[in-house]
Amino acid sequence: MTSTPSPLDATQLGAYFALIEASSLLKHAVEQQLREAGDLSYVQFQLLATLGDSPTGSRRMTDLADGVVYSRSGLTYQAQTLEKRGLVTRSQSSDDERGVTVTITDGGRAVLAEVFPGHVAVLDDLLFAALSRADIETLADVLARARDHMRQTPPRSAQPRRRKRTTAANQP
Amino acid sequence: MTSTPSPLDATQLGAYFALIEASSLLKHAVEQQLREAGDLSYVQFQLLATLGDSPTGSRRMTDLADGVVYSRSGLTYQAQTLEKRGLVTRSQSSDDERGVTVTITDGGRAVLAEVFPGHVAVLDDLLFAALSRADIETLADVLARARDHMRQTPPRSAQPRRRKRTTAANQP
DNA sequence: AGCAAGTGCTTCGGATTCGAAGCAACTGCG
DNA sequence: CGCAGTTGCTTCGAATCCGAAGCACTTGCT
Repeated sequence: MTSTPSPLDATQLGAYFALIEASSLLKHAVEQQLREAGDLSYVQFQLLATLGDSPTGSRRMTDLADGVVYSRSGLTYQAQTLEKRGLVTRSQSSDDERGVTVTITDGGRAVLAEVFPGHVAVLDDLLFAALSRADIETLADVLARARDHMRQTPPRSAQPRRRKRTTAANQP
Repeated sequence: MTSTPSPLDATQLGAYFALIEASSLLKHAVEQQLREAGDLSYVQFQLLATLGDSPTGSRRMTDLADGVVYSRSGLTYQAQTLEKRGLVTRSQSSDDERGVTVTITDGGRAVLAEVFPGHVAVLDDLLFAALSRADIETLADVLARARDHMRQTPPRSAQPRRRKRTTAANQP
């Protein structure tokens, strides 16, 4: 199992740590703002934002979960919570009897709008303030590439059940 | 409070989303590896790694918490857990009677060593595979800058108690 | 058509998380 | 010196999170 993976050099380590650290710091700061401005957790905000972004204002549960990188059961919990608050509705998908479609309500959009300016302000102050235009462009480009690559790996929802094919890391 | 914060442009939004998404995906992948390889959660790994990185192998609780961007109470919990497993020890700081110094044990170092190769492998496969040398260097540079800027804001441990001074953004 | 495997979501139980409150030691200022 | 305010950590209670197991519908294969 210990197949001598090339040890990371200093730059790689730096990139990795900086990525984790920066995202953690940002997430926490944003989380506080969201809590105060609209009593939303970060995930809840992500869910509403994802839905709001959709042309129809709705998505299937699994797609939502994969989109925000969340467990299915966790999403069920959050969907219930948001539904109780009247920010989303849940309904059976028309084509698939099992599927549940989550839709953002006007109330949900209102909260989103309520919270958004402050959200942007935090981003400006914390993330973008220290970066040049070019930095931001590069960041967007590089991270998008990394993300796309990671998305190729089967998402959250596919792993657990069955492991019919080869299991893990491997190349003959 | 709605001070018309400049709306983000597409690039900024892209950078932000990519950052959050990429870090989430990476974190989850790493988490699975850590769980399998050494039954460690991500935070636990971060804590051990931080301690292992220290010349003395030890740190004070608050510094640890701020280092990994964690709540104090959460750290207390994790420190207990790690102590039970014999991966760290806790002792009173010599200079400050209240302070607690956490130190990594040989067992802790062993687990770290056990887990590290696989950890690196995941990083290679998921994060670095899609990026060029130059990409990685840029990423390290830009994110380090962002992180350092965010670190200027008082850390986790300073916020909660008292708000004796002005509340938010400000410089006299 | 009919059954076995697969997929979508929820429920369940337990682990982890956080902020607020509490306790103890430290500090500074009268 | 002595006490009010701070600071370091833990305890407490409640919220959130996840994976495993369960249930219901769908699909593929014969």
